[in-house]
Amino acid sequence: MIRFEPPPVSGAVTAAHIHGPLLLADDPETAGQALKAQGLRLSSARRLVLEALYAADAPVAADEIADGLGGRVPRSDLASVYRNLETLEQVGLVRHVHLGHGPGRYTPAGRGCEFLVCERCQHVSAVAHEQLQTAREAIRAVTGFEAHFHHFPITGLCSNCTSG
Amino acid sequence: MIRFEPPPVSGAVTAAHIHGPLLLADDPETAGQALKAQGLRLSSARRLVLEALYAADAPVAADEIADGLGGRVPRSDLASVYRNLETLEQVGLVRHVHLGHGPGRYTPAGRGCEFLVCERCQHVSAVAHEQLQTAREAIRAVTGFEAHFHHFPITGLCSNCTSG
DNA sequence: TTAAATGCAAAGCTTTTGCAATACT
DNA sequence: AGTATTGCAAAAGCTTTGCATTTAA
Repeated sequence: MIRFEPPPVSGAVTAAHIHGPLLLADDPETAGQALKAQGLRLSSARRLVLEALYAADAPVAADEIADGLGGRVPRSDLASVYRNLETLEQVGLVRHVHLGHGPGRYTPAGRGCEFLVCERCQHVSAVAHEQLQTAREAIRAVTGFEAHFHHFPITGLCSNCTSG
Repeated sequence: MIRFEPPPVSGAVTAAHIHGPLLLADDPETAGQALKAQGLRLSSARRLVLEALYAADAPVAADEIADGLGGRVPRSDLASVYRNLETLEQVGLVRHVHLGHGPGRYTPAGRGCEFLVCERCQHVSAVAHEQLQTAREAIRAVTGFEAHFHHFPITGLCSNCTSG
C-alpha cells in the first residue's frame, strides 16, 4: 500500500466533516427535542430545516430546503439553512453526503445507510449499513483501514447497467 | 435495498464524469504522443499540464498546476488548465478524484489505484485496484452493484487512528 | 433579559464560458 | 492556411461571513 502525506499545497484537503456520535430521531419533532436537549434553541428556521429533511425521501441540497422543497414547506433564507445544517450535523442529527458533482446533500443521521451511485445512469440507491459489513472486513483485512462509506457514495455500475 | 430515483429537483446530481477506456502512459512524453494519436494538438499549455501531473506524487488541484506546482514547472492560465484537464480526462489520460472538500484533484490515469482518506487524521493513502477485488465481490454479492471506487475515495479510519 | 439565531448583503472559493488573439499541424 | 487552443476577463454555482435586528429561553 502506497502512502501519501496529506496533500501539501494550498487548498489542501480539509476535514470532510467531524463524526460525532449520531443521534437517531424518527421525525422532526423528536429531532427538535434532541436539539433542545443539547442546549440549542429550536427556532422556527431550524424547525423548518428539520421538516424539510424528514419530508424528503432522499438527501436534499441546501438550496432546495431554502426554496421550500418545491412548495412542500415554507421557503427560508439560504445562509440560515446552511448554518442550521451545520449545527444539526455537529449535534449528530444530520449527515451530509456528496452524491456526485453539484451541491452537497443533507439527510437525517442515524438511519444507517450508505449510498451507491451508478456512473452510467446516475441512479442513486441506498444499502443498509450492515449489508456492507463483509466488504468492510475485506478492506480491513487487506489495508488495515476501517471503511465507513459515509460522506461519499460507492460509485460504479448498477446491476441494470452491468447487465445491459 | 432501498432505491431512489435520481434526485428530482434543481441542481440534480450531474454525471460525475464519463469513464472511457483509460490510457496508460508512464511519463508526460508518452502521454503527449497518445494525445496526438487521438488527433488532438500537443500545445505547450498541454505539455505543461502533463508535466505537472507526472511531477506530482499525489493528485493535484487545477490551481496548483496553474501556480506552477510551487516553482517546479512554469505557471499557466487557470482556465486553460481546467479545459486541458477535461480534455485529457475525456481522452482517458487523466483521472480526477475528490479526496474531501476543496477543489477536485487530478492524476494520470491508468495507474490502477484507489484512495483511502482517514476521517480523523485526513491521511490519504492509495491501494492497488486489485487489492479491493474481494471487497468489490462482497458488494456485488449483496447489492448487485459493481463498485469501482474511482472518483470518490473510501473514507473511514486509517489503521493508526483505529488502534489509537 | 440576554445571548443565540436570523435575514440580508457581500464576499470567497471552485469551475465554466465568451471571445479575440495565437500557434499547432 | 485554417482551425484548435490560448489567455484574459467575466460570470456562474456553491458556501461562508459580517452585522444589525429579532427571538427563544
